[in-house]
Amino acid sequence: MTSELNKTFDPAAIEGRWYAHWEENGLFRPERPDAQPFTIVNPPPNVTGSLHIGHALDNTLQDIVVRYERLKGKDALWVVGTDHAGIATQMVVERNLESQGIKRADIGREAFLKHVWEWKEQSGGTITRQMRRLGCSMDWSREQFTMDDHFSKAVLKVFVDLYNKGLIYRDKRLVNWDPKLKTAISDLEVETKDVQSGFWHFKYPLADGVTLDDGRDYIEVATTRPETMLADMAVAVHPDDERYKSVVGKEILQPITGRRFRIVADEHADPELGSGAVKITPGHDFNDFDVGKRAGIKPADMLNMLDQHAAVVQTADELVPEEFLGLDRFDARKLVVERMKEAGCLIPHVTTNKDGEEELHDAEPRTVATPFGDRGGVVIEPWLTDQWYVDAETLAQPPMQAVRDGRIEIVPKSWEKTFFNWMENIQPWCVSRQLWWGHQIPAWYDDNGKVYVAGTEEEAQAIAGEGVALTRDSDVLDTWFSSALWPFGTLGWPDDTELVRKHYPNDLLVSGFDILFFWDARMAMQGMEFMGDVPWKRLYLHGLVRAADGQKMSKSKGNVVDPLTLIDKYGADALRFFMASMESQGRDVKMDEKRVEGYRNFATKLWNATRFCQSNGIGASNSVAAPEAKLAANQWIIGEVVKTAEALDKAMADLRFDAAASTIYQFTWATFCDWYLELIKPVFQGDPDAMPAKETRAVAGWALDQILVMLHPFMPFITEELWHAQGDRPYELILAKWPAPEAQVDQGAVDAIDWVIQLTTAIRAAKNELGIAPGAKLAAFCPAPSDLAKRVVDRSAAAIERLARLTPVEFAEAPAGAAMQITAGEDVFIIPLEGVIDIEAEKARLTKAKAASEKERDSLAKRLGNPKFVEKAKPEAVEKAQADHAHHAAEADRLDAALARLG
RNA sequence: GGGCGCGUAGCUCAGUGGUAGAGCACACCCUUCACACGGGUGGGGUCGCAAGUUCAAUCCUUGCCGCGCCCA
Repeated sequence: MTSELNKTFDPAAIEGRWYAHWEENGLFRPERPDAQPFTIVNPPPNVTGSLHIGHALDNTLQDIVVRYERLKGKDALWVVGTDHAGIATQMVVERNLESQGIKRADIGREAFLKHVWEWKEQSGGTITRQMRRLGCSMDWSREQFTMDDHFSKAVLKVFVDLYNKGLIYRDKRLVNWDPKLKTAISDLEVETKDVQSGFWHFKYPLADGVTLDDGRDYIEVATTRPETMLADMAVAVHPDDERYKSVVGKEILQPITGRRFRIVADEHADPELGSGAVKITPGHDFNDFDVGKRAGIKPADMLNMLDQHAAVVQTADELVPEEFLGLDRFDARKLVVERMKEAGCLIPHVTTNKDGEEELHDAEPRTVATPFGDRGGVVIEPWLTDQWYVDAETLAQPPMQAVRDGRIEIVPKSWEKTFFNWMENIQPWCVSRQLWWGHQIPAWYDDNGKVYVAGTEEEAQAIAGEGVALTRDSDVLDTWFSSALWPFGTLGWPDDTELVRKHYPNDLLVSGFDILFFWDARMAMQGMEFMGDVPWKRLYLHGLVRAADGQKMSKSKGNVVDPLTLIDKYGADALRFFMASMESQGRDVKMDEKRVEGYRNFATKLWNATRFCQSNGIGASNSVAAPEAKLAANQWIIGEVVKTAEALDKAMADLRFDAAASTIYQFTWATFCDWYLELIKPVFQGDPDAMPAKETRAVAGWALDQILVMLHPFMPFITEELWHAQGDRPYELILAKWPAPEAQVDQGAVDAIDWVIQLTTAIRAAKNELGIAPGAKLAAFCPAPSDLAKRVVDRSAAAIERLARLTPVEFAEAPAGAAMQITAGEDVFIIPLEGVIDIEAEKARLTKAKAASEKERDSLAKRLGNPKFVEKAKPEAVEKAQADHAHHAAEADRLDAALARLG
């Protein structure tokens, strides 16, 4: 029994209903204990986040794959959850509290964390609710959170184990310090941007009456960061720089601080740049840190002049003048320049204005590549602190090997180079964060600062010995440190669970290329280290979704497109289909709302095709295999289903989402709706209980079901709705069976229907060009029919009559008189149009067609006349050229004859 | 500076060593009993530029021009 459908398709009316049905009945992960597993873990969105268009793309692609594999009978598991987003979440909660006049520092760590958890309970589910609107079929029953107890257990174990293996260590190095958020961040969280700033040139006086060879008593140094001179510890010159050779090892007397320090030879100094001499501040610059170390300065002895807010503090040698203390770094810069100028040590930048006069400036204008924190948005300060580091270089080796030998396949392959380039040059990963929200580092210190790392305080105490007072490290771990464990931590590791055994390695990871280093690479490192195997067999990287004009979407530009608005307007199915259609490997997706609208129209088309079926008694099929068919149109559509399913499987195997979407789109609209439904319409004019109608109902119902199944991964809502509207079903569409037609393409049927299509198209085109009403019924004469023509006209007369709008075709000479001529295959049809036809128009039409055929014929003749072509080209190419040539030559002759008939 | 990618119809994009396709847009026709969120027909491209390889290049190679991203 079919249930009647409304005349118009309203996505909003069905989406919520079906989603709830699937979720409540556990259909996203049915019990399939014996089935082959298929596993994807979802990139956990930030718990503070809301769904943006990038999530829509990422999750749509994953859902398409998961639904496809589920339909293929696999035990498909799609793991979902959120990450705790240390910095972002702490910022949100802190802001909320501040609006109530509460300061984090005042209430203390424990109370603050209580607030965070409360916030998470109330507001942390926004994005997961929104993912449901997209139709994503994740296993919500096992929703994960990186701060869950079992996940935290995994995080701590990984930390302790890495420490015990020597792969995590504490070190005093320069870190990227965010003075706004007051925490260290990793290299990847720093965005370098060009800023208009200056290049200041200073005189650094030589101490002890030393002079350069040219007699000067100072060395010129230039800097983009004058304030750091309060912590200068050297001046470097290139070892081969003749200008300075005589002063290497001599000392500078710094004008502001009065500090004495050496001139060192170091290849870091570029003789071509500025004066060739550079000031060295090892405690506040990454390059200078290395120069300092090479010059024999230990990190512990490097001078620090900034506090955690990036305000000036006294250095260890107490040489920073009082007036600088407490100044913000940028104010300190101004004052340093001023004092140097007063001391006569600023070398002005000289320009000439338009009147030819010289003008003096403090600094030379310059574009400076400046580091900014990606979260806090302020300039990052290289700062000397003790932090925890992961030996990323060691962990990076096995993943690189896995990619090299194909255990991990990166799709598209072009990303491999980028992956290797980063992995080969990987730096120690700073994983400690000076935050409260996150996994607190399992390290304890005794009064002497000795560290004990263990899973619990008791274990740490046991290592330290009784009676030793221990204090826990107050820092937490980088959020990415925990999300790197996502492919196995979510499955229950470190416990030896059935899920871990069955679903690790995962089959596929889908992520944006922007988190290749942040997340993907780190998952690979931790997965190889702790599981001894790759986290996933394939890594699919997609691009960004851009605004219609190609710009990156951003809140500040105001060009953000909200996926939920698009869903409200066009339906989730249309948005999903858009995402799939646009996802060709290696290219960003440009937003095009017209196209989303087009796919909404596609959904409506399918809806109405189903209504048509229902009105003719075409309902649910009861077999996965194709029904028996004797009629050409039915044999043909079965063959088309076979071809479509094959093409779709191929596209899915290659992760070509665009090709997959296009395949099912073309089949549904062009093949099924435009031709098949039109071809079978005449059948329903006849006896509904006779064989033709019965067979056609069976085949049409089956073919429509195949569409619903094949389209379901892309458009889950409308297909599920129509699946049930078509009749009672033994199972939901989400758990249906992927097409297995158990039928072959029937070449005879293909030839026959192709012939009908050619005939129909030719007649329509001719009528259109001659200005004959499309509905006019015409007589057609075919004096010398081919065997194919005889067979098709015999079997499919009604379809031809209806589609081509011909009164029955007669295999006879046409009566004399004005007529138009068209061809189908090799068959010529004469269509008398006495009194109706404009002879000149028909002549013009035939002349144009003849010219086209002759052009093709001559071009092919020329190629075939080239002995080198016949000799060297592949035999197939020669054969094809010969056949095409014969066809066009014959066509030109036929048209010539037709023109002769018209006189 | 290094790496990657892109430049194909007005727009957004596929594509193949044998002279090009889709969707939208456009033009004309059709209120034919599933659908005007529809049906039919059609116009429109020197496949960025130049050289090379080849019987044959939009597709391969090199150079150039333009655009974008990542890393330093």
